[in-house]
Parts: sequence; structure tokens; C-alpha cells
Amino acid sequence: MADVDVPPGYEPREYPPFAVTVDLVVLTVQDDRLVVLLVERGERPLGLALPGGFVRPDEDLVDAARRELREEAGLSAPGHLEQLGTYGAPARDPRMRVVTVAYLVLAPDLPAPVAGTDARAARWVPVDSFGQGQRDTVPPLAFDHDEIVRDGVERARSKLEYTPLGAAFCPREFTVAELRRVYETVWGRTLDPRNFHRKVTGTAGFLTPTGRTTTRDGGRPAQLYRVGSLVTLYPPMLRQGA
Amino acid sequence: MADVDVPPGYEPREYPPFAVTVDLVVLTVQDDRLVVLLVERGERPLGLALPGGFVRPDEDLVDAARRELREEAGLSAPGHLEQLGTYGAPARDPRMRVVTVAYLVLAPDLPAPVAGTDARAARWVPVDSFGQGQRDTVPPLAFDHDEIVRDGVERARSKLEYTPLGAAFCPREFTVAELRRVYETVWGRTLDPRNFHRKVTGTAGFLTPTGRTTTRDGGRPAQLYRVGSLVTLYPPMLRQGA
DNA sequence: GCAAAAGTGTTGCTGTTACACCCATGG
DNA sequence: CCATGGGTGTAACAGCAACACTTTTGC
Repeated sequence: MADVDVPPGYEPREYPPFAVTVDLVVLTVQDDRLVVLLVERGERPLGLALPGGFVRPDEDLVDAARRELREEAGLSAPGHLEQLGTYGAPARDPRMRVVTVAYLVLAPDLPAPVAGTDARAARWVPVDSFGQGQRDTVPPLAFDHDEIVRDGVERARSKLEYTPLGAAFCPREFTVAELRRVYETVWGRTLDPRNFHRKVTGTAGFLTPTGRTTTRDGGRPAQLYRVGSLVTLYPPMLRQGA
Repeated sequence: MADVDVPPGYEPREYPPFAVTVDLVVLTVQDDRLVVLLVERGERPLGLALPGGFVRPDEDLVDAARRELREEAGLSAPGHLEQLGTYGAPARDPRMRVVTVAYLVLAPDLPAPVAGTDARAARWVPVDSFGQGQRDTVPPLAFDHDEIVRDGVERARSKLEYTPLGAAFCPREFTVAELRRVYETVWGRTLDPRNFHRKVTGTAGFLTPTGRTTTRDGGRPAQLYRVGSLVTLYPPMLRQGA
């Protein structure tokens, strides 16, 4: 209740200074698995962590996220970027007081390796490894990044229910089946191909037909689509039910 | 790309210092209107603003939110508190670089006046005043607080769809009709009393019957309920549809 | 009794599920 | 021709909207 409690308007430096960072939960679908981008830290605390870094003095938070995405993940045009949440427990970073604003990025599977201009090694890691249970393959992440990854995955799962954001995981042009496999991977369940097709093609604004077709998935040629103008899906597509 | 870009691990003070605040969007229902708590600022920039204040050096963000809620709103047991989002545009505060973490609070209509221990005058203001249209009654809020209020209201509206959080606006024991009026007020539409009753009483875990009844709403005595253990409502209750 | 509000029954609509079936390609 | 996946038709079912109707109080 001391001087930190007086109303704002005095000398800036009277208020406790914090470091502010952005961290990125970059998700994509690779080989029918939902994976998150992690980087190997060169400093203490060592280990794997989310890509991210300090916000600059005159930089907006979302701009910092976009910059880190470019610098650390080599991504300049993600499918989708949104704020996920802010994590600021006093001891979350052992070195100093850091408040981090986490951003969620949904990206298509990239043909080019995500090396980034940054020297740090980047890895895609399946998110199954972050459940409460088995942590066979991946050691715990640095800081509170395990929690942030879990929150990001849950956000992605629920966003697919009521937005057309599944397409953010797809290339610019994609088939209904490719989109369906994204949903199946993210939700960890199978969906009826016929009903899924009807749902997404029958909802006005979800998909924009290109008129072209492809046979890259085998079988009968499939229509190619781009994302439509729809923002929220009503009624939503629910992940449970079967 | 200068020194702010080196990996973490050096002197804390090499990183740009930010002030971090929490701001509160406290919503309640009064006289069939959804209202938000605002405080009159005594400092520049003058005008109405959200209650809030600086996070202390060793304080968790949510603890800061709870403390400000107690100090500035006189509320110690809100119905619900959750993180809303973080706002950090470089010029959002003309005095210094401030990143604020906004929290959303849903509170029952309080019999006691919300004065708070703080000296600042607190007012409840209908949120209709924050639409794109008419701003007859209320001048624009300080900083970016108009935007934060809009985001909070939208979050509250959608939360009522898929959680039982409408009860957070009600006293500890309430009738189905009282709960319905909360939904009607927050969503700005009428709901069929009979279908609403069936929905909330028929969903296991939504309500806990107390066994008691009341006639405070007139007419036939109504059962009194408390909130149940349910956390997410499946299937959701959708605000549109009629 | 009458007004008011609680609560139940019922019907039709909307949207989903499950699955039979046909279409168009590569081999 | 056959395997593979794309796409349509359809019937059973679930949940919801609309609304007639009964119940229980205050006045």
C-alpha cells in the first residue's frame, strides 16, 4: 500500500519496472499430427522453449509477435495470429520479473524448413507430448511454457468449432478432404467425410470455390477452395457428438 | 535489432522497462440493464476510466486484479473473474509506456453501494453507451478503455452461451426467472420463459436446487437454486435463433 | 375470482448422424 | 475392371422454437 498505490500521474520510474516479452505458440499439422514450434535455448534456463523475445520500447505487442515470428520462425504470412493470454507469475522467470504476452499462430505446413534468421535451432514437436500423462519424448519446457502450449492447443481446438480457422492450417488452395483431415488431427477424432463435406460446402461464406480441381489426394478429382469471407460459424461445428 | 535483441540472460536493466497495470471490467445487471463500473480520475488524463492500478513487484497478475477489485470497487467475492486480454499500444498512455492486463469481472447487483476504500468516485454506467452509435450520456473513456469495455461485454455475452456464468450476476440463491432476466439483459433479447426453464433445469449440473421457494417475483412460488458444478454447457445455449 | 408468474406437454422445424449409393479418376 | 477417394440422397434422431395449457400464489 505504499508508493505503488498512489494514483498514476507522477514520475514514471516510481512504478515497478517489468520486462515484457511476447511468446509464440505456433501450431501446424504435419503428417496427421498437430505440432508446435519450439526452439532450443542457448542460455540459462536451458532446454526447449517457445519462440519469443522482448517487446521493444516503441513497438505494439502484436507487432512484436509478428517480428518474432519472422525472426525466430521464418514465417512472414501465417494463416492466423491472435492474442492467447498473458502470464506473469512473479517467479516464472528466475532471473527477473517478466510478464509475457502469448500469441497463438496457426500456420500451414511449410515446404521450406522453418529455420528462421535466428541461429537457434527450431523443432516441431507433437502436442500430444504435453498432455497430463506421458512425457516420453519431450522434457518439460522452460518457464511456464508447458502451460502456455496447453492453453494454446485448447484455444485452437475450440476456435475450430465456431470459426473457419481450420483453413489457416491449409495451403492457399485446398480440398475439402484436406480441410477435414486438419479438423480430425486437431480434434483427435474422425469425422464423417460426407457430412463434413456437406457442412462446409453448405455454409455460405465458409469456402470460396476456385473452379479448379486436383487429384493429388487420389481417386476422383476434388474441387479446390480458398477460405471464404465468413468469420464466425453459426451454428458451430462441435467436436464431440459421436 | 540492437541490444534488445540479444537472447535473455544478461543484466535485467538492459531490457526496456515497462509499467504493468491491471484494469477491471466489472459488469453487473441493475434494473434490467447491463452496467460497467467506472471511476472518476483525479489526475491527467481526466475523465472516466476503468478501475485498475499498477501491479506490484512481487504480485501475480490475478492477485493484483483481486486487490484492485477490493480497493477500488469494494468487492471481495465477485461471481467470476477471468483474464480478458492485454493492451499495450505504445501510445495508449500519453505519459509512459504502460501495458495493461484487463480482467473481466461478473458480479451480482450489490445491495451495498460500491464505494470502495479508495477515495475515487465510482459509477455504474450502462454499456449500451459504448456501442458504435450514440454516446449521449457518457464521454469517451480515458486511454483505450472504451475498446476494453467493448471487448469485455462481448466476452460476457459469448460466455453466457457455453458456460453457466449467467449465475455469476445473481445472488447466491436465485430463481430461474431471475437467471433468465440476466440472460435477456446481457443479450438484449427476450427468451421464452418456458423453454429457458426447461433448458437450465434439464441440464444436469447447471443448477443445484435448495428445496426452498420464494414469491418475491410475484405469482406462483418459484424454486430457489444455487449454481451447480457444471463448467461448460454442452450443447451451448445460443443467443440468436429467434 | 382474477392477475401474475411457475412450470408441463406437445408439435413442427432445423440441423446432425449414420449410412446406402453413385461419380470420376489412376492403375 | 478395380481400388480409391469425391460427392449426393435419405431416413432416424436430437435439440430447439412456438405456444396451448395447468398450477399456485397475492390481492
